[in-house]
Amino acid sequence: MDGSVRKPRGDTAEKILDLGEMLIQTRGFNAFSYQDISTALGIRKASIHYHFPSKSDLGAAVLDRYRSRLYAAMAGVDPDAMTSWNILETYFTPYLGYAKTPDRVCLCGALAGEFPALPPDMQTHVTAFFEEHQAWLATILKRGRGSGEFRFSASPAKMARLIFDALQGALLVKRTNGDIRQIKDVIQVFKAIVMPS
Amino acid sequence: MDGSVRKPRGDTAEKILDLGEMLIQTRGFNAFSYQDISTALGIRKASIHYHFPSKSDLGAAVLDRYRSRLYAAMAGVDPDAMTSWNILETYFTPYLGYAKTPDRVCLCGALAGEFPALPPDMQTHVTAFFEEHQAWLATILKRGRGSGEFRFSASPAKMARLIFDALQGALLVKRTNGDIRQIKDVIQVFKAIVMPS
DNA sequence: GTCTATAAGATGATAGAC
DNA sequence: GTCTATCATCTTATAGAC
Repeated sequence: MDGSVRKPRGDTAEKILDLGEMLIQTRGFNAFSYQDISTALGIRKASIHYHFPSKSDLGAAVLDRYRSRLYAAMAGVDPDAMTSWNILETYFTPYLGYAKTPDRVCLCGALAGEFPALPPDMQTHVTAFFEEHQAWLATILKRGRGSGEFRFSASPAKMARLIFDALQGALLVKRTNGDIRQIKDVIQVFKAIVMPS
Repeated sequence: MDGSVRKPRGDTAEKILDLGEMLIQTRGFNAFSYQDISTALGIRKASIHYHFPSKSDLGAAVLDRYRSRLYAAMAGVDPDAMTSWNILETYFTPYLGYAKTPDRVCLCGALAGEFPALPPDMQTHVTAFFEEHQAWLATILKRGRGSGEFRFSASPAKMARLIFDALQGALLVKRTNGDIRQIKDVIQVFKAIVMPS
């Protein structure tokens, strides 16, 4: 995304990142501790500090990896090999995957709830994540309308805001009621709006 | 809402609730402490514990008051004196109010980000809040369609999910980028969808 | 109803041995 | 790279004087 080469990480660091990501997604950044990771992985807190000196370092590293992974997925789609709606469906897949778990939401959606309490590095990541995802969605929507596949009168940027905000909100609300329709309905209705039959 | 009579509270308790509400909305539940309130109000931590023995009590009381206040606003609208769209606009007003502040979001939207880490009492409040607001929105949408003011093909419940999720998501995203269009665009696009000219 | 004082535990973090 | 040991600080919470 930013062109930087990402350093390979050892097994332990990777496991810490995996768990940190899950803990933020399920409980939030301020509600988990190094002790939680220590217990779950069977290593001492000092070992975690060796890999990630401060909690803010860990949080930023989790965000960096998360963004890279999703960005690679977005950049990997070949627009000419799929319909625009299929591209959107591919984009929705991870959200639906989280919705199938009892309590995982988008990493940045969870962090947005405590945004002003986050370390500056992490705030930057969250802001950039939202920006790049909405911009990408706008390009797909624009392309789909240009090809005649989609029909809507608002600007692609505004439609992108609507569906992105709705996806983020849907995951959060879904977690509080366990009803997967919270997100499925949103996708279904959005489809009917941009692809009227 | 639940028919219970709410006890009047003294000045100090009310100030604690006011500040607690603001702190949750701006920083989240796990990121503020009794010390924060103590400092801001110029009282000792023990005094806060006198009014709200545990932090979970305080959180539940904040939620109870917040829900009652918004519920009263919803119950206070006279459907026969306003257009359905004007009723929705009235409903959107507090969201737009928060969006005009630098870092306030919906109380329950903030809490949703750390939902599994919340005390059970608070979880119940958040779940009920989302449920009752979506149900209320559905009735307004149904009424508007029945009267011919609105036009949409999905069920009112699904349309309610879309706009509610989008509002919650919009507030959270808006806080990360400071751009009020994040929520204004959502409302504008939604209006164009349900009220095609 | 507010205070002082204090407790018991968790937190993020560091030093230094192995 | 992981450990033991330790730190200073913050956290929620309580007892008891005023």
